[in-house]
Amino acid sequence: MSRASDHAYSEIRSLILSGDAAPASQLTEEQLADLCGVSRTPVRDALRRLEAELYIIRSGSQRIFVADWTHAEVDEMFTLRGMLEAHAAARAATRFDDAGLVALRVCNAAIDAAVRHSEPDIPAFLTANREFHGLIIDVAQSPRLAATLATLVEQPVVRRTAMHYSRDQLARSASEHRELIIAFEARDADWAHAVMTGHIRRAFHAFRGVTGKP
Amino acid sequence: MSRASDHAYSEIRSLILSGDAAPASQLTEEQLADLCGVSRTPVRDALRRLEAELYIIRSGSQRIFVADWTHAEVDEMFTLRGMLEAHAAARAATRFDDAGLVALRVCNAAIDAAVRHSEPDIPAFLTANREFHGLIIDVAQSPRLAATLATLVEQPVVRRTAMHYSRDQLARSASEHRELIIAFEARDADWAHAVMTGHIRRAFHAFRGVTGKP
DNA sequence: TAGCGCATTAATGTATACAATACGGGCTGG
DNA sequence: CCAGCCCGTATTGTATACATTAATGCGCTA
Repeated sequence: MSRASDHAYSEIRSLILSGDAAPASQLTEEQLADLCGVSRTPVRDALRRLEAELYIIRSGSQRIFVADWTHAEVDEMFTLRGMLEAHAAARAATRFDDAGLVALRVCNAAIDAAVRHSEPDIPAFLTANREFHGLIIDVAQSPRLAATLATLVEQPVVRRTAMHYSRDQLARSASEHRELIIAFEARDADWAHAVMTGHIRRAFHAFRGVTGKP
Repeated sequence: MSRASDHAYSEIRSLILSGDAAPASQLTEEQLADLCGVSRTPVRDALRRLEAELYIIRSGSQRIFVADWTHAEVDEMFTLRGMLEAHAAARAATRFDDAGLVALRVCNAAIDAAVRHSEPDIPAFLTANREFHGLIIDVAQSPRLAATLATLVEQPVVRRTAMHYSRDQLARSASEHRELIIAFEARDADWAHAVMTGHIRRAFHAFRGVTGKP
C-alpha cells in the first residue's frame, strides 16, 4: 500500500505490540501523526485497519484506545482460534504436496535450532512459528478462513506466551509440530485436526499459567 | 458514528446488497461520493469498513471492486459460519434466562406469521430471522465471536437463499428454530450445537440448489 | 460540600486542493 | 503486424483548514 499510510500502520502496530502503548491507554490521531511524521489522513487509514484487526477499539464517541482483553475474551480467542486452526489443518492435510511438506520441515528445523541452546532465541522462535502456522493456512486454501484467523491470532498474546515458555515447553511445541507434519504426510485430516487442537489448547493453558488467573 | 460517514456506509452497503453494483464491478471513490452527496473523505472511511467486512476487495493497486465469491468461497463461508454459530448456540444454551427465551419465542412467532400465508413475506422473514440469530449471539456473550460472525454471515447470501425458499422450506426453518428453543430450555449445549449445525447445513444445501452448481 | 450547568479545550469529522501513481490507448520502430 | 514505450487521463494518496462533537474543569447554587 501507500507509503505514508503503510508506515503509520506498522509504526502504530509496533507501538502496541511492544507495549510502549499500554493496553486501554488512549491514542489520538494527532499525536500518532506527529510520531509518524505524516498527517492525520494516513493515520486515520491505518487506524481503520488496526481497528478491523482489533488492535484498537473505539469508545462510543469514537475515541481510540489500545485493545485490552479480559480473561474471558482471551479464553474465547483461544477457543475460536483452536477451532479454526484445527479446521485449517484438516483441510491442509488433504492438500499438502511434497514441496509444501519440505517447507514445513525446514521451518520446524529453524524452530528446533532456536530453542536448542540453553538461552533460547525467542524472536527467532516467534518468526519461525508464525511462518509454520502461516504455511498451513496457505495450503488450506481458504482466504476467508485466513482473514478470520488473522484477527484472532493476536501477536501480543502469542508473544507473551512464548516469552514465558520454559525451554522444555518450547521444545514440546516443536515436537507437536513434528507430529503435525507426520499427520500431514499421512494425509490424515482427522489426525491433523486433533493434533492442532491439542497444540492450541496447550498454548492456551500455558498462557493461563503465565497470567495467573484460572 | 458520524453522519456523513455512516450515511455513505449504509448507502454503499445497500448498493452492493441490492445488486445494483454488480459483483466484480469497479467502484471509484469520487463516483460514490457524488452518489452519497458527501466528499471523498467519509467515503474512504466507509470503504475501509466495508473492506474489513469483505463487501469489497482491493486490487494490488488499491482499486476497489465489489466482492465476488467463488462457489468454493461460499462453501467455506457456510462451513465456518456453521462451526461458529453452533459454538454460539452451545454457549447460549447455558446462559439463556427466561426473558431471553421469551424474546426468542416472540421472534420465532414473527417468522411463523411471515411464512404462514400462501404469499410469504420474505422481508419480514429476513428481519425476524436476523433478529433470532442475533439474540443467540448476544446471549453467547462473546464479542469476538460476534465480530467474527458478522464478517461471515453475508446478507446477500442469506437474502438469495431465502428468496428462493419454498413455503415449505421457510416453514421448516421456523420449525428448526422451535427445536433450537427447546434445546435452550433444556440448557443442553450439545443439543443446541447439533441443531444449529443442521440448520446452517440445510441452508447451505438450499443455497447450492438455488445457484445450481454442486 | 455535593451536584449541576456552562464555558473551555481537545478530539474527531468533513471538505477541498494538490500530489503521486496506475491504467489504457495510440504511436513508432522493428 | 506486433511489441514496446510514452503520454494523457482517471483514480487513489496526502496535507491542511475548518466544522462538529465530546470531555473536562471551573464556578455557581442549593
